[in-house]
Formats: sequence, structure tokens, C-alpha cells
Amino acid sequence: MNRRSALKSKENIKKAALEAFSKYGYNGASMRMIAHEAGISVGGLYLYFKNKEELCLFLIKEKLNEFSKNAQIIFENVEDPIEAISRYINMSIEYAKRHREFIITQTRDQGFTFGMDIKREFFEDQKKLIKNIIQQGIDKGLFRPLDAFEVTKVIMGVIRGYILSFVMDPDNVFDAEYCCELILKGLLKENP
Amino acid sequence: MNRRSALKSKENIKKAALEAFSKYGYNGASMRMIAHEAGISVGGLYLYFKNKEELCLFLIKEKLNEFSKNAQIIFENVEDPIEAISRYINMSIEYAKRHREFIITQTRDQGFTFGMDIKREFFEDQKKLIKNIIQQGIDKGLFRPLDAFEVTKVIMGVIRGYILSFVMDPDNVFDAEYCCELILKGLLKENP
DNA sequence: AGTTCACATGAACAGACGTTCAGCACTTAA
DNA sequence: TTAAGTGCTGAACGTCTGTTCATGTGAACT
Repeated sequence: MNRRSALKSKENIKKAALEAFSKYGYNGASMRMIAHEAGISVGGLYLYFKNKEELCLFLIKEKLNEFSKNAQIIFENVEDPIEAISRYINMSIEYAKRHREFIITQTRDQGFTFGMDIKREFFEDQKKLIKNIIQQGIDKGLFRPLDAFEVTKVIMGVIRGYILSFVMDPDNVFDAEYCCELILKGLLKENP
Repeated sequence: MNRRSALKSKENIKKAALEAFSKYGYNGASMRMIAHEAGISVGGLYLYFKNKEELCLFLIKEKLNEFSKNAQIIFENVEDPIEAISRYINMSIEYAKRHREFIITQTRDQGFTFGMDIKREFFEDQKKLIKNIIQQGIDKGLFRPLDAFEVTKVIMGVIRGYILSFVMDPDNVFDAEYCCELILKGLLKENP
């Protein structure tokens, strides 16, 4: 039963840890539990990750980087601000759907305060990207002359809200299309 | 040091528990910690609450009821759908500001899955209230003919997003006014 | 003074936790 | 055949957890 590939083991641990953290939160998930699910011994975990904290931070970093790459691709390749915002919202929502487990991790336990520095940096970067697009839209006369920074915060809020909705009630989550529609055109019929 | 009022003790426990759950999450907050902060012994806690779970659920119920009452007052007293939606969004955000600690509790640990039944019921109720207002707005020709249910979900998403933003980054949270503005009028200049 | 009773204590218990480490199993190289 | 080295094991350690319970305290009654 020995001499399995170390790479495979690490992959198993990552997968098991993600699932455990997702299901039970940081404190709720135990190293024993993760080890068992990864098909490895408790001690084995410590061959690949210094401790529980490092294991959790590793997963967070990995996922944030994945998302950032997706966002970069959109903003590099799409010129039209309206299209870019739509694509970003859609991408975020799709990403949330695909990586629900990761997102759940972030809404529990130490989840959110854990690795706060990394996350803050991540959100700051995202904020800059969106604000930039919004400002472009305003400058081009496509968007109403709102405060780009405030709008950015609201839009990021909406996306975060989607994530929370998903966690609360995964079968009854709002449509990405409607989300874009509402943000772009608003609720009111008359546009003064 | 004895013979203090039981009412006062329970109040102290509630306050200490709320703070502890807020700071450290459900698993992270210990009964010892809560007892110490409440100025009571560990055993004393169990005179007022059956166990940790019940203590936490009690706090959740209390806050949800508070919020529900606020919402009811708005929807009972405001006729105009536009006004009602604005007031609801503002009230939610104000409530979040005032009860930040409670909200933080909900984003951690077991926080969200904890007492899921109560919360789901709460959110269902809120959803119905909002959907009702949106539908009225559509029927009266004030809002664009969107799917009221989908719009409701987005709006609730925005509010939840605000809450998350608040937890992530309390000093840099978006303005309630802008939130209403964006939801009502949208981002686009031209309204087709 | 004696009894009652609500309020309160904190040591003790059983179990779970993260982490460590002496040692095993197997492959590879000498 | 031996030695080195990698991958891994799981009992053991110390610490913390939620919960219990025999015991205490003092005000309010008879």
C-alpha cells in the first residue's frame, strides 16, 4: 500500500481538505477527518502542509488566483464597457457555481477573516478593474454620470450577494442574466 | 457576590455570547469564554440555556424577529412601491450597521447552516414581501415588466452582498443611497 | 433560628482537537 | 546484501472542548 505518488497524495489532500472545510468550516473540519477522506494518515498530512492553517491558506490562494486570471482575460480582451461588465458578472456567477465548495468555505468559521490580507488585496485588485471599466463607460457617455467608485462597490456587493444566496439556498438562486439586466437598466420604467 | 438578578445575568450572557460568536464563530467561541465575559461561572450558563446550541439559536431568533418587525412596519405604512423598496433597502442597511455583530456571526462557522430552518423561513417571508411590492410596481406601470420573482432575488442578493461587504471591509462600504439609485435606475444612460 | 429556594460555583469527566515522532515498508543505488 | 532515502503510519501528548453535579451562598420566608 506504500510508495504512492507524492503528487497524487497532495492532490488528494487538497481535494479532501476543500470538501471538509466547505462542509464544516475551519474549526469544524478536523485534520483526522481530512486525512481519512484523503486516504492518508494524520501524520501524512504534515508531510505536505506545515499545519492546518497553511493548508487552508494554500487552498484560498489557489482559488483566488484562478479567479483573478479569469477576470484578467475578460478585461484584456473586451473593449466595450457594457460587454465587459456583463461578462465579468457572468464569469463571477459561473465561477461561483463551479466552485461552490470554495465559496462555502469562505462564508464559515474563520473562513472570512482567515487570510484576510490576501483576500483584501484580491478584492482591491478586482475593485480597481471594475472601477476602471465603469469610468470608461461614464467617459464614453454610455453610463449615467454616477460615482464610479460607489457603483463598483455596489456591483461587487451584488456579486457577493449572489454568492451568499447560493450558500443559503442553492436551488433557488437568481439568474445571471437578470442580474446584469437589473444593474444595467434598473428597475424603473421611466429613466429621468 | 451572590443573589444578583437572574434577568441581569441572562442579559449579560446574551451580550457576551453575541460578542464571542461574532468574534470567533460558533466553534471558535467557547462556553468558558462566554461565561468569563458575562461575569458568571461556566455552570451558570447552563442555568439559563440548555446548551451551546440553544444559546446560539436563541440569539439568532431574537435578531431575525427584530428585523421582521421593522420590515412589516415599512410595508404596512408605505403605499408607493418605489418608496417602499427604497425604505426596505435603507432599513436593511441601517439594521446591518446597527447589528454588525449579529451579522458577522452569520457569516462564520456553523453560522449560516446553523438554525437553517428558521432562517429559510425568515428569508421566504422577506422574499414574499418584496416580490409583492415589485409586482405592484410592475402592475402600476412604474417598474419595467420584469419577472418580479427574479428581481426580488437580485435585490435580496444585493442586500446580502452589502452585509458581506461590511464584514470584509467595514470602513469602505457602499452607500445605501447609491444602492437604491442603481437598483432603481440602472447603470445605463439610455433606457430602451 | 431554622428552613427554603433561587442563584451560582468550579473541579471533574469524557472526548475531540492539532501536532509530533519513533518506527515501518518499500524502492533505488551501491 | 547492505545502505540510503522517500512515503507513510498511528499511538501518544498536551490542551482544549461542552457538559455535569455536588456543593455553597445569602436573601426571604416561617
